[in-house]
Amino acid sequence: SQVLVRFGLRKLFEEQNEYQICGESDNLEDAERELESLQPDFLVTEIRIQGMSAFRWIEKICRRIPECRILISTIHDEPVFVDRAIRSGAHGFVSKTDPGSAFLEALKYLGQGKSFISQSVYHSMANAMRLTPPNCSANGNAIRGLSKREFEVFELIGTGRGANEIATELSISAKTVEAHRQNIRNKLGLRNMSELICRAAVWQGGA
Amino acid sequence: SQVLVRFGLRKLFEEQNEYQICGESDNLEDAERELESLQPDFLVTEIRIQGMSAFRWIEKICRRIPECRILISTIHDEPVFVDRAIRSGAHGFVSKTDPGSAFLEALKYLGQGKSFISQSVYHSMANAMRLTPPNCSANGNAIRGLSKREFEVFELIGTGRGANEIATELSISAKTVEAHRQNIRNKLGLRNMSELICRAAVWQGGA
DNA sequence: AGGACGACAGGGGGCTTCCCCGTTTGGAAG
DNA sequence: CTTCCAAACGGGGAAGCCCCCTGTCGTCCT
Repeated sequence: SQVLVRFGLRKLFEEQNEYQICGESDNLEDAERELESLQPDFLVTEIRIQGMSAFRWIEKICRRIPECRILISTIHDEPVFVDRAIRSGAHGFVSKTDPGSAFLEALKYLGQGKSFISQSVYHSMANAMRLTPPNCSANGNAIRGLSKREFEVFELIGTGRGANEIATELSISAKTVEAHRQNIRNKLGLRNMSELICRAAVWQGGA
Repeated sequence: SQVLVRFGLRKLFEEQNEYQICGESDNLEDAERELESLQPDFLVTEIRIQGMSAFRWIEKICRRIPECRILISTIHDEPVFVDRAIRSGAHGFVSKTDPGSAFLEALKYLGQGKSFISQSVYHSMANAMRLTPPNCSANGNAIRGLSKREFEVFELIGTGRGANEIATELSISAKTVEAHRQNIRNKLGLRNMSELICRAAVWQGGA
């Protein structure tokens, strides 16, 4: 999917006469095959991929082709994403809302062995980290701030699972799950389960 | 958002030397202002816009600038979308998963006063219409099949509203909303509210 | 030690879910 | 015109879930 985005990136990079686009694909299998055979210097990829956790995929690629610099492009500016992606081995992070120049700049930095996080991603990270007054319910987007466990619960909520199902999955009491959910709701400033489920579902991009 | 998509489209159209891009914007207000002042022959727009129902927006634009041919681009291949958009006054429909050529072809048709629906959108419509056996719960994506009222409820569910809120909004009994929700769940083959909310939230792309 | 916080879990009131049931309306088929 | 069906509407009731409260235990920090 997102053929146009790829088209845009291709045009963008071709204009530079500095990078060669050696491969392009719209699914995991092809991508991995091409990565293996072409051994590129850079990989530019969407963070939300069909089929498996993008983070685990990044880790895999990092292990297999360590010299490949990975630039993540995403619609999700959520800082947790950045954290996780970087920890998984990604080298740069650019939002899809960024102009093309951000991509070029990112590649420049990555080429020099540096990391790069785009201005707008920085910005939204800063926003999220700017200490929101405790009990501030008007808090916009701060999925960062969720504890590890809370985040796990949050992810499961986004898959359409109910409290009991989540409890089973995590081998804890349903009551605990409820407690986690409430903590999450408080942290995100959500008023009820419906809103929480929506947020969780949208956040993980509709898998 | 989706700056890259716009970049891609711009490049695409510029390459043709046949169309002039007279304006471009990433929000409703600017878009309307530009439309009023520039009176373009074509409008290419995403179907999911911040702030209001895209369908109502299309209707508005059609009334204001009737000679403007409207091409919708979307990630949602759901046939309901196509139906509604066309009925709202859109002239063409292209999926974001289509190659750029589909956009060019679409504009060609629209320029001749014809309508255009891309191959892939046709395809997914056909898939959805291929009569799924009644009571087939393993049914994939058939938001088509929802009645008008059910669809309204479905949309409201996707905004995080609870049954009572929806009831108030539509000025009907909460019981009726519940009934509608259950009918929706049956038609979409969803097991519980959590899944329904997820589906609804994801479907409308996270507004 | 004290404080803060995350992970865990129970209790209980009240609202929601979910499956039953029925009425009314409007359109399509006979 | 009658028959039929589906959509829209709504009620009842048992089971379950939501939501707020409270509490314990362990860890990390100072």
